[in-house]
Amino acid sequence: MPPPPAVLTAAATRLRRTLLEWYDRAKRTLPWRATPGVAADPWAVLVSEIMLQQTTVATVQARFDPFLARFPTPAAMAEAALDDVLHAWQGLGYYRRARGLHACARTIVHGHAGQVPDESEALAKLPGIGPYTAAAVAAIAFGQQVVPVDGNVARVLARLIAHDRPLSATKAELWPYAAALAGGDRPGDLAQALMELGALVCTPRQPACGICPWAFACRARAEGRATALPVKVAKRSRPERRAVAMLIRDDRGRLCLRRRPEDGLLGGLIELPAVDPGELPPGDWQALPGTVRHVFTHFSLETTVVTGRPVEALGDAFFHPADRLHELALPTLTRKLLRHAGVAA
DNA sequence: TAAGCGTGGGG
DNA sequence: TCCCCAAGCTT
Repeated sequence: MPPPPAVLTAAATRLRRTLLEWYDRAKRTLPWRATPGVAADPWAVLVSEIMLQQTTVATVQARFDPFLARFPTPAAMAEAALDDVLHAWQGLGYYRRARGLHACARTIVHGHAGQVPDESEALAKLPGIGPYTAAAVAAIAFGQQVVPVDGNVARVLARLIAHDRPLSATKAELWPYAAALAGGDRPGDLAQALMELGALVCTPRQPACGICPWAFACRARAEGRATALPVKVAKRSRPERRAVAMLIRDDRGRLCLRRRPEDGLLGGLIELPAVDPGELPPGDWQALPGTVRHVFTHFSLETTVVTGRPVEALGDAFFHPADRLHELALPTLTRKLLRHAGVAA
């Protein structure tokens, strides 16, 4: 059994101080971080936190400023069509986040007078905002005394207390330990410092314990188990799937496309019509050489592209000018397929 | 509870 | 090339 949070409570002041000293020295400059001395923009913080869900800092760094410029306030996003938000979200993945953010903006405008709620409980009621994001926004944007637990923080805490069960099933148990660290006059920096520590020092594979500000208190370090913790759980296998995508042009050279269902994989995005192998509708088809591989979270897909035309028009498809693909929200897989077929996208 | 949900970068 | 994984949420 791990020690009770009381152990952390006793050391909380020193842990906070050493962590914040390290953070002030080592932190990265990131576009969503508020300038010291300037109040954070809650909407910007909210957008950054949604964008960062399961997405690397490097990816978000390149996308954050243009996205926020397009939707600078909740009102700006609330007035926009969902398609515009999906379009701006292209390539970021987990597209349900874009839907949730759009719904968030409308709820904020219509139910909160355009102001992002300042408490964790209210934030957590918004679509797409769970325990982590609610706590992160409350702390970073509003200075509330809450400590969000993301993957980084969970790993840091797991090592700190030598928590030796898989985080996938026990992450919730770490929240009281995080809460035991709360306090001081920089709650937002404390939250970001914990995550930064996990990202830069207390890393998954080769933790840099030699430069860690918490090495003095780390139980895993003391026990020589820093690299072995947290306990990893066996990964699910990733099945292999195949598909055939159809590149169809009409007499005016427009491309045949279709919109995916609102729910599920790549929900609401635009793609080339595709079928399972052997399910091509009657028509005059020519297979392009080679295949396109794309890896999703829970399966890998190998796609063959055929060009030609079906005998009967595809029911759920539409035609769109090939030189105006930039208007559409296309997932990365579709861009790969178009490029493979020599279509600029 | 566990599965579904994208993508790109690093070791 | 392959595997890991990244500031999670929803159902």
